[in-house]
Amino acid sequence: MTSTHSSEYRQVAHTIRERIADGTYARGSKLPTEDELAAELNYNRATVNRALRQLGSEGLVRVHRGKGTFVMELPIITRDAGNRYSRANREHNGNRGAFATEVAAKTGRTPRADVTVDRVQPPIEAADVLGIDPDTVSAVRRHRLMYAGDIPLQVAVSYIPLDIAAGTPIETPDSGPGGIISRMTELGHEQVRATEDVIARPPTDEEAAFLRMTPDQRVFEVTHIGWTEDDRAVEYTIHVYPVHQYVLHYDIPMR
Amino acid sequence: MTSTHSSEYRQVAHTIRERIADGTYARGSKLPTEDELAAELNYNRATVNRALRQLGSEGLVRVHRGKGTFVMELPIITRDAGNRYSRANREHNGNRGAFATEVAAKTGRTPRADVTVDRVQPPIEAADVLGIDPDTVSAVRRHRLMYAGDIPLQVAVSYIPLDIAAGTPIETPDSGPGGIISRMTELGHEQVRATEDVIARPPTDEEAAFLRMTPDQRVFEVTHIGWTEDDRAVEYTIHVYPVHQYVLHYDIPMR
DNA sequence: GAGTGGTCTAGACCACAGA
DNA sequence: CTGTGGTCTAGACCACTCG
Repeated sequence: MTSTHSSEYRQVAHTIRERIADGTYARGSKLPTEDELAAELNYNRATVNRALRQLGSEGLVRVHRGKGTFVMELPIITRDAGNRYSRANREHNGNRGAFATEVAAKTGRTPRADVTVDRVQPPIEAADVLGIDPDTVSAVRRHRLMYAGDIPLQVAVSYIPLDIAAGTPIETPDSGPGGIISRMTELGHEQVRATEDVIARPPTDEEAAFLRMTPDQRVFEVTHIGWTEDDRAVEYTIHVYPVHQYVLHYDIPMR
Repeated sequence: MTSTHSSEYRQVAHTIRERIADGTYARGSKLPTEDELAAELNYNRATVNRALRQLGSEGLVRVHRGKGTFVMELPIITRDAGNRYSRANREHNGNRGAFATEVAAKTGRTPRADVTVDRVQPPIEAADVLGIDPDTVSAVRRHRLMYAGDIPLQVAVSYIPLDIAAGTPIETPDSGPGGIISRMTELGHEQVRATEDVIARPPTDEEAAFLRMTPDQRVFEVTHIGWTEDDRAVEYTIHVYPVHQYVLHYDIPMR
């Protein structure tokens, strides 16, 4: 009912959206081919293609070249920034934490992460915030690819000053119970607050490939910075999530 | 350097992006027409059109049918959820608050809001949270359209239980210094914390019209709920922002 | 009316998936 | 090899802007 008489591809998209909503096209099922839809609805295939691209960009359908177009099942994942970083949740059930718990609950799959750790020259933004040198190898980088079963869910890259992390468990892929935040506390760099900046942007080619996204879709880029009592930034992490699968949840104290 | 040999429209987009970055096409200036670009770059106009649509969806250019395509100037606005709701900032400089201050600083224009207030049947989601009846007129709705000068920046719709707001300044468009949060405190409903859920989605037709967006772009939808000491939700607000103009900033206490 | 973008069509060719 | 989607081209028509 929202549609005025806009362009034809929008009408096609609307029609398909309705058919998905009313169950004509069931969750997970394959849509008719573009040729079939074009014939049935009396439009050119290019028009149908554009409509499907629009729906794909919203995450409602997924298009596989050579196979067909499928209605997505959308287990929306809530990323709770509060729980995520409370000590209780961090040290809960091994190293898994709130993210893994949420993923397991919502998708029924096993959370998993591929972690690689190395020492690098930090990007300028990270170096600025962390107060380290962007021109020398002054940071430990932890690169994480996270999955639910075999479904990629998130990319995260963390930078930690080398003078804090060198030779510690932070430089090992499995950083142990409570993760690197707990390790940093043990090392005398307790994080007492964090800041996060959220934007939405198209995925890079690498992100699109890993997260199985199209250039039309969007990711949340969450820049997370961990701060100590004396206002030193000790962790700089960028999280990347496909927007159509996530809700970001924040708790805000008002006094 | 990110581009592999992807499709041609992506290459065209890449070329134009570079020209904007290196100043060949200055901020605010008009791009060559699609016909000119097609001729120069040796592609069909449809291909150039698709490239420009891509750039438009990212907020890098703005297309005006009949006039041309223009490089956007992007004063990115930081919406600070922490400062926004701290009492000090709320009661600062009249009713304007952090949002207005930020807008004024970043755009050099005068912040302005069109406010309409009425009593309505609340949408189900709001009614659930607020603990009121979705089938009767049980809420005051405050609908706000906000601008910087004549540039539309944000849509916000708030629902407040009628039993709190009836006959109070909350039902007047100008709710006075500190806004409705201060009014609610005076009425014995002090908000002590808030929660926010963030998603990114395409704009509705109405939002697209007001915010001057295309269906390819995205908005942040921030669902903001204000809670009192005894965990009653007393305010349910949905904020809508064009994603390409905003950074959402959060402060997260970790202990 | 001329300039400019939005979209549609018809036809073509390519790339990937799967039997 | 066939089915299916991704994209490009050429041409056309429409809608909005501005003189």
